[in-house]
Amino acid sequence: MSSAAAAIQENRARTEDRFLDAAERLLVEVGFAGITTRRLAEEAGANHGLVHYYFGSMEQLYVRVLERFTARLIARQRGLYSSDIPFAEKWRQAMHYLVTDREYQKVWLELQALAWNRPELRSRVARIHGEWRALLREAFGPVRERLDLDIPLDALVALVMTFNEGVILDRASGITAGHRELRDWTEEWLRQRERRAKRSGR
Amino acid sequence: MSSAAAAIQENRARTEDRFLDAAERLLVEVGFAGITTRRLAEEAGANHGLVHYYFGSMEQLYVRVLERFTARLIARQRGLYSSDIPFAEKWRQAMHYLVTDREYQKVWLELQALAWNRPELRSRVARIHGEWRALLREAFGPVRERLDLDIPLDALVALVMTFNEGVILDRASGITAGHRELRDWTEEWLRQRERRAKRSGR
DNA sequence: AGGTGACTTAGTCGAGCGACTAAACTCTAC
DNA sequence: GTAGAGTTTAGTCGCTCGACTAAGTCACCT
Repeated sequence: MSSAAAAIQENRARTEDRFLDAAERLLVEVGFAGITTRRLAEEAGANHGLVHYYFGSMEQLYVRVLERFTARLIARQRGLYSSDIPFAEKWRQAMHYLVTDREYQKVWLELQALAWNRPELRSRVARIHGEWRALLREAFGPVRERLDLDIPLDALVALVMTFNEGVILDRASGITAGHRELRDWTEEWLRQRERRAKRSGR
Repeated sequence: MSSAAAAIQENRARTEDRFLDAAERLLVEVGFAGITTRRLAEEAGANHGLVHYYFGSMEQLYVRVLERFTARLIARQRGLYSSDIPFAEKWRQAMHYLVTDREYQKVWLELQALAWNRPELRSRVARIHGEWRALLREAFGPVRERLDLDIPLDALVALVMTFNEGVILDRASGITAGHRELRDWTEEWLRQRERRAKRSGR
């Protein structure tokens, strides 16, 4: 591809990202139901005709927003759980995100709400969820062995995923009761299990 | 109040319920963002002018739908956890609802999504959530003592609530992986703890 | 029989929506 | 300097929306 053509594609990608970034900000601010072509264009600092020019339709724009966001979500999860640090440190970092990352969580929830009533987007969410689960199975398999946890791996991963999602759902409604206690307890529990595993030579 | 006036109020309540029932069905079928005055009236088998006549505005109708639904939710939770049966049976029933009650859960999630961007509705959701938590503290306090669980009550209740919500959120996207394993494990774990508590005379 | 209030219908209205486009602008290549 | 492709603007269009209402119906009370 010529450098001119590459520059064209780069410029196009940059403009598309401006719209996608704007869409994420609006997801946080007003939710998916409050986004219109005009409001989006205003937030992106461009003309509303460009939404059709670059994305074809609002539905297509939603598809792109979901794809881009979920790719980042999986990359972040992968960066978190596949790193070379001790598992307890990974857990502490995951728990920190869980009780602090409000805007990120709002985007994710609004996208899921958007997807509930759109089969194509639901499939994407389900697929991403499957990738996340595979990541956690890889991360928790060895931990379950080492700490001698008496719970099937599928149940353990489902528990970790679902309580994480429950905390995110709570926070979207301004609910934080019990979250810190839960986080502190998981960290302390993990610490004790690690200590016990060390003593028994695992 | 005269019997004529009572009949009027009863008729009014009946008509309001027709609209509120219709709204819940549409929450399941198309989600909150897909509900309009005309679609709602059609689903209720009435004229769309009645939405304004009975509720004043769509926003007021949403308030009523949320109030009615959350009152039923708390009543059902109360009926479940405050009954006189053994705790393990309560738990089994709660878990059964969790993996079967699809439409009920869809209504609840759509209402929460509706509430995320409306302060008045968010407050109602947060309040309902507080009532649910208080119910679970009452139910789990004695269980925690009896089974000698090494977890603070607030953390335990938060864990139970958040994983329940996480399962509901998953199911809205068609995700059920790990749910049965998790349910089975919780029931088996509870059975073993109950047995152990019995042996040590608690 | 008539008055009154509750209820319902069949609209109307202004606003905003998504989709789309003609025209203009910009940049690059020749 | 011009042609062409990409980009952007400033709209337009038909449609649907929520809010609202005039007019009609019904039931009850006097």
